Amino acid sequence: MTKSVLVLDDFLPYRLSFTSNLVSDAIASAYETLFGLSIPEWRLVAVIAENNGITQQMIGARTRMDKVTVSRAAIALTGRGLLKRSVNPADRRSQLLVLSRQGRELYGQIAPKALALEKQIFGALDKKALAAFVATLKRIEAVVGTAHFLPAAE
Amino acid sequence: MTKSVLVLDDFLPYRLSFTSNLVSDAIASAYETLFGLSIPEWRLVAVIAENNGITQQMIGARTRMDKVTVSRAAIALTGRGLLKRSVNPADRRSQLLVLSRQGRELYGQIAPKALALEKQIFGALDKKALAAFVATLKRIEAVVGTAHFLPAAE
DNA sequence: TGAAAATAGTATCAATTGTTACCAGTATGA
DNA sequence: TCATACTGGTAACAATTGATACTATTTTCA
Repeated sequence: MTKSVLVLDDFLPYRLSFTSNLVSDAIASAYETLFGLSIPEWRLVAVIAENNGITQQMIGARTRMDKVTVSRAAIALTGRGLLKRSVNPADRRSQLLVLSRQGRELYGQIAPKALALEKQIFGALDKKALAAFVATLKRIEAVVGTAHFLPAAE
Repeated sequence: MTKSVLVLDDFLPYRLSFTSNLVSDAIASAYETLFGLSIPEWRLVAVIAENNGITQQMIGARTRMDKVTVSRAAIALTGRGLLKRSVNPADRRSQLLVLSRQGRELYGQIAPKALALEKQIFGALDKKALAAFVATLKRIEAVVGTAHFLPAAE
């Protein structure tokens, strides 16, 4: 029987968040200095590059970003001429997002840098460990995504 | 040769942050509803329970929380009577933090809940996968902690 | 149809978080 | 020992983030 003592360093949610923040901070500051993009902004660029003509709503669903966050990022990117928005003829409340030529160019610069950064951070791990790691992340997502964690009042 | 295309869903820093946020949100809302504690506050409680008489500065170093965050959490906990602070005789700028009786009682309630929550989330994974997962997290920390990621201007 | 409910997106406001400036105390070393 | 530089902690401020309210449009169904 294992001792039921809580040690913060061994507490998995803490470990996970600690590591994740470490990585996010490193990446965020790299993007900020290299391209002047915040993380939400760079995520929009990436998602739109993959899915031309996507709507903000869909981006929010896909990335779990708040719709306000998405809206602000979209406005900022449009203001910088990286993004073009046109009314969605199928639903005039929403708009279709497309990268402008400049946006595509920027993306062309970002993508390899992002991959290089990823390699710098994760490249040291061997393929099997990495695959297992990703699989575990997905399993966690599945559990957390479906369950809820508030024990009925007691 | 692998195709060098960036797919957001396959981009590890993104996956990691996505999953971590999912878990953090679930945990944060559980603590908030059960005990009225924010994540920083609950971390302080945990760290102080483990290290009686620790200083804020040390907590910051250990958890990578900003010293202002630590300060606020400490003030809030003290205000709620969960924490006692006494001047550090060895260095009168700093204070030694100790849980009050109520604080220890609360911790006594929190700790098992936290472990239960952890089990709910990670219990589905088998031990080996879990150990590998933690090992990978630590390797990532080591890499990110030491390297810096801003390619010299180019 | 057309009135009521729902949705995409934005603006406004509130809360959280980080930055900077500061104060009290400590260490250094001329 | 006293001037200078440094550190722990907090206060005041700025920026970021999230919650709420609102507008324009679409969907539903009586």
